[in-house]
Amino acid sequence: MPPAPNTRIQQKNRATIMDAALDVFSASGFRGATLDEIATAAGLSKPNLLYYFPGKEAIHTALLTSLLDTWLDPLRALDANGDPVEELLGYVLRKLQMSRTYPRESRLFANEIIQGAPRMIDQITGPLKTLVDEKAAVIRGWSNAGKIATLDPHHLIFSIWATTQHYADFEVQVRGILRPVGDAHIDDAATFLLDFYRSALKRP
Amino acid sequence: MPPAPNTRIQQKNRATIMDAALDVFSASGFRGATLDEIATAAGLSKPNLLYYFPGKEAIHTALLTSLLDTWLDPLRALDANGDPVEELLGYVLRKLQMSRTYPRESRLFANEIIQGAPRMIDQITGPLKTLVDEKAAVIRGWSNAGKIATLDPHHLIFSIWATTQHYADFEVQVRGILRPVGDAHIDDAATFLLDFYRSALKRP
DNA sequence: AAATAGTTTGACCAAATGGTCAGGATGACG
DNA sequence: CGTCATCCTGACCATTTGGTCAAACTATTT
Repeated sequence: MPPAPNTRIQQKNRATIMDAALDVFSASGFRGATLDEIATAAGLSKPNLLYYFPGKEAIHTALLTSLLDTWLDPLRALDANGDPVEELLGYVLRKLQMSRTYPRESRLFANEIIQGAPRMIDQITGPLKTLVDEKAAVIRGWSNAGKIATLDPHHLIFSIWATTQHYADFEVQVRGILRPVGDAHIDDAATFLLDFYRSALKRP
Repeated sequence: MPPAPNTRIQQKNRATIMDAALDVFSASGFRGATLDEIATAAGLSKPNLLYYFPGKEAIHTALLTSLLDTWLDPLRALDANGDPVEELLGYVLRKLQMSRTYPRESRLFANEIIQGAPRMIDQITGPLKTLVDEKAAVIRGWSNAGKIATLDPHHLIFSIWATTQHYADFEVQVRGILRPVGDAHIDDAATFLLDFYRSALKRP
């Protein structure tokens, strides 16, 4: 029953709701989030919230689908015709930049996947797998051409996801241990990861 | 109100409850888990569950505290007097082994930390930070002695956590992309990570 | 076999939660 | 300005959930 029209009010409120929902879902997971919390965060009443979205599930789904594309852009940008090492290091940097700029989005996906990805499994086994397999083939080509070290491209991609998203998903742990001021530690992470991947990619 | 005695029935039922709770909490997070679910998984009635633990919070806390030590054992085992590269590669392998053997434990902690570690922040800023700082000093010593490459030891430890726990925490994603049979892909991960860390640690 | 200590349960409760609905308020527009 | 579509709300509802309690049941001890 979502209203058909797309007025200015609709656009504004939908955007407000999505942002509030991102806050709440990323902090508490799907089941842990409540409509009241989201409504309050959005500055709306609960019935008004449900005027714009048919239900909790719909808000969550809308968030996931609208953010997935953005989330995968850095991997899509990996250019088969670029310099292999620069392309991969660029990917690492872009992913790390995403963790810094969009930690809520990172945690939204992390929550969903840790809990079995009940609402995203099709995206994973479908478009995501296709994209990853495609880029893995590119990386394997670089390996075979002797342009980078020989290593399993899928696990390389996993390691890039893991090491970069760690700074968003496990932020409280990182902060608890490093006790950094502001964002400075992410620059250290960039330095570390670039050195790290550069020497791991160098062919022996 | 937990009963004082420690009969055989108590020991058995407490253990059963902890195991069931690990299942449920690791799959749904704290707020997503319900006492009914845990009770059913443990084969007990809800009031009976609450005969053994004073409440939901208490079960969760008992789990976290009883598992944290085990979880940190691999890092504690890092020996300042061993061969630096072998020690670090051994640590990677032990952590990866933990992800394979105890994925539920990994997800339990991951859920807790992603959602801001409300029940574990003291452990993180206290004992965990102390242990990490101590081992980071060991690694820095190895760097300074020219035995391994020069790199930030804290971020190295983070990268080991991230890359190894990824296979437990994001298991559905890994499986959705690799479509592996059984556990075989973890062996590939081991090969990849060992090569990877070996070449990253080699001093230039 | 009683008496006692320990274990289990059905029935129940208050609060929280996802969602509904009729009607009122507000904007857009001829 | 009047009318119609859009937007918003208070009151309400059914279900779920964490938790309680008195009573019943079962081991263990004497």
